[in-house]
Formats: sequence, structure tokens, C-alpha cells
Amino acid sequence: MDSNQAPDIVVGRLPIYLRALTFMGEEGREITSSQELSERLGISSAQIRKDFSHFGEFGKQGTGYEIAYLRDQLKRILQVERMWPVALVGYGDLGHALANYGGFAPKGFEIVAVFDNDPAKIGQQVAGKEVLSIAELATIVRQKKIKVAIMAIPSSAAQQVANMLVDSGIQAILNYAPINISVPHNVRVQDIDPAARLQHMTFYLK
Amino acid sequence: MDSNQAPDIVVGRLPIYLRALTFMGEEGREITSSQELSERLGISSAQIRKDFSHFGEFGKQGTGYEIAYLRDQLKRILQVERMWPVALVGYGDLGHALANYGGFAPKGFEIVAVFDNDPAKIGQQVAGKEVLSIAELATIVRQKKIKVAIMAIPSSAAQQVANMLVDSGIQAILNYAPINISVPHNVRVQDIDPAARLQHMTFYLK
DNA sequence: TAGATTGTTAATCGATTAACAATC
DNA sequence: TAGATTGTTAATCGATTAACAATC
Repeated sequence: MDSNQAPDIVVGRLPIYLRALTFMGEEGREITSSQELSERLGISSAQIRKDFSHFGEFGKQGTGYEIAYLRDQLKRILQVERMWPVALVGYGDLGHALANYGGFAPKGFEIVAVFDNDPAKIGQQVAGKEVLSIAELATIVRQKKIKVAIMAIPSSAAQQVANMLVDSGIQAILNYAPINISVPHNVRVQDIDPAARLQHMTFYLK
Repeated sequence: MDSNQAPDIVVGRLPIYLRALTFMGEEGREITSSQELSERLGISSAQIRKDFSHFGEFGKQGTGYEIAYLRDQLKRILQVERMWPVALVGYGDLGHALANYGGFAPKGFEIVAVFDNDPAKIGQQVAGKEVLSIAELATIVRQKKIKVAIMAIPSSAAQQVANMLVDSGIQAILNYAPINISVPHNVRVQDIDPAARLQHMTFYLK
């Protein structure tokens, strides 16, 4: 157990394990094994056990893993037992879809503020929230102690908005703009670029 | 140069290189180097050169890479010089955003058919296309020889729709449902799960 | 007890990096 | 020519897998 120096690639798999365990729990299942998870996820059972071992001992020899317990441990490790307030920047079609997406809440995230720079959009209501001007971003982020942001804006604005977010105290950015943004080393960025993911697959097509 | 057995992890970086080169080209730049790409992308210059070397020799010693040439070679390798027709399944908020997303066309993808099973949505117009019943999926996919699909549907329907897509001849699926789907080994799947990506980052937050 | 499955060690495999000859 | 940068080799680093003692 070396919880501190777990490889990032292992951390990235924890949400996948958590997702599967949550699903199994909802199915009413109580016990699973690294082998069953392996079959569901296409990850070898040895790797699954090794991944867990970075964070502790969660199973019982001969039996396997208690689903609810392991699920709760993964939530604790990922720090998603709590709810994280999230700032959403960009209220175009994608921003609209994200603001209304029901998949964030059960995973520990609540969009508490939506920003755009288009006067026609500012003031609109989304999922019980008002779209605010980008000018208010820093104030609101500090006031609500928001650490996590989602950027759903054009590439042309991405670096500038990222700078504003970082200056406001944001520490994690989910970036939907198909461009590489520069941030200080203490800020984490994850990119979502569906076209790039499609291109990854067309390489293999005949 | 061993174009055939390029590791998948290398293939996955090609769209990122292509994205950067396209951007530099639009900036009016003509030449770049592995070192400049390294600084832009946060990938070591040695790795960039090694990645390219799997597919050929694209640069000139002492000079670097001709941006337009390298960009076109990467397009060729990824098979995105052509346009791929894409089927979109699911016309909720996310499906709507994807149907209107301008980022696919310049990367080689055109959504040519949109499907939903909600009678209230069927018949609606999106970006010059009509929303069709899922019942027509197999026919249209075969007729238009569609190989690539995007699933923007609830998890509960994902496996069933994936089966339909595979049976219709789809070979690549971009899956937005936060669940693992099973497909034959000759079909490729890429998952997009924003909540999982956020959880990956909260692990590191203080 | 017999059977099953964990957690861990050591071996293997694969990816990244460093270094440099080739050469533009 | 002198300086710069590629493409590639070998070394290093890190991740995955196989195997098994421990033990439920």
C-alpha cells in the first residue's frame, strides 16, 4: 500500500472501477471478484488487484470484494464522497447539454454557476441557475470556493478563459475546446476532444 | 518505419499532433521542429520523433518539419483525408449539441443520420437532417455504408443499441453512455465520460 | 477440510528517454 | 563550414502479467 505515489494511469482507472461497482450495487449484487471485474471491464484481474493494492487491502481471500465497501473506499480515495461545486464556462449547445446533464450529480459534481460572454445568453435560466457574465467569474469562483471548472467554449477563447480560471483559484479544468492550453503545474487539465477520438479509430478502419 | 505494428498509444497521439500542426498552419507558419511541438504539447521531443518514425521519415535534419506536409501525412495515416459519414444515435440535449457541433467536419466527419426512439423527436430537423426512428437504423447504415457511430443515449439502452450498430456493420463507436459495452474484437470503442474524467482530477485536489 | 481468491513478488513486456551519428 | 535537428539505437524506466503463498 503506497497511496501517495500511485501512478496516474492507475488513478485514471479508479473511476472506471467505481462506475462498475456502483452499477453492480444497483443490480443488487453484494460480492464480486477481480475476475468478474476483469470480464466486465476488459482489464486483467492481476492488474485490477495490483491497482487496488496501491491504496490498501479491500478484499478477502477466497471470497472476493464486498461491493458496497469497495465502492465506498474508491469514493473516499477519489474524494467524491462529498459534492464538488463546478463552474461551467460557455453556454452554447454543449454548455446547455452539460448544464442539464444528469450524470454529474451521482458522481459527486454539481454545476453551481454558468458563465458566458454573450449578452443574449446572460440572464437566461438553466437547471435552476442563471447564466452570468464572464466578468463575474473570478468573484463567484472565489466566493463559492469553486475548485473545478468545465470549459465549453471555442478554441479561440480557451487560453484566455483558462488564465482567468487559474487566477480565480481553479485547480482542475475539464476542457472541451480542441486545443492545448497551458496552465501552471499545480493545475490539472483533462481534455475531451470527440473528433480526435474518432480519428484514433479511423486509423484502424479498412 | 514499422507502420503496421505502431502501438495504439502512439496512434492515439497522432490526432493531437495533427491538431497542433493544423493550428500552426492556420497561423501561417511553415516549418516546425520536434522541440517546438514538445513545448506546445508537453510531450518530449524524443517521443515525438519516435512516434513519427513508426510511420516514415517526414523531416529534414537541421531544419525540422514542413508543417503542411507533415499535417497531410498524418491525415493520410489516420485516413481522414476523406470524409467519414457518421450515424448519431440519441437526440437528447447531448445529441442535439453533437449534431450542431462544427468541430467534426474539419476533422473528417459528417453526421449524415440522426436516430432516436422518441416519437416526439422523430421527424424533427437538425442541421439539415431529419431525426429518424431507430427502426430505420440498420437500413440506413447499410445503405449509406456508414462505419462510424456516436452513441449519445442513456446507459440503460447502450448495450442494446451497440448490438444493433454492430449488426448493421458499424466498426467504430464513440460512446457517451457511462457504461462499458461489449462488442466483437473487430469493432473499436472509445468512451467519453466527463464525470469519470472529473473524478480522475479530484483525486489530486487538496 | 477443499476450494477459491486475495495481495504481493518477481519476471516480463513495452514505452520513454538519452545520446549521437548522419546530414541538411 | 558551423549550427541545427532529424531518425535511430541502446539504456532506462515504468507498467503489466504470471505465479503462488497466505488465508478466508
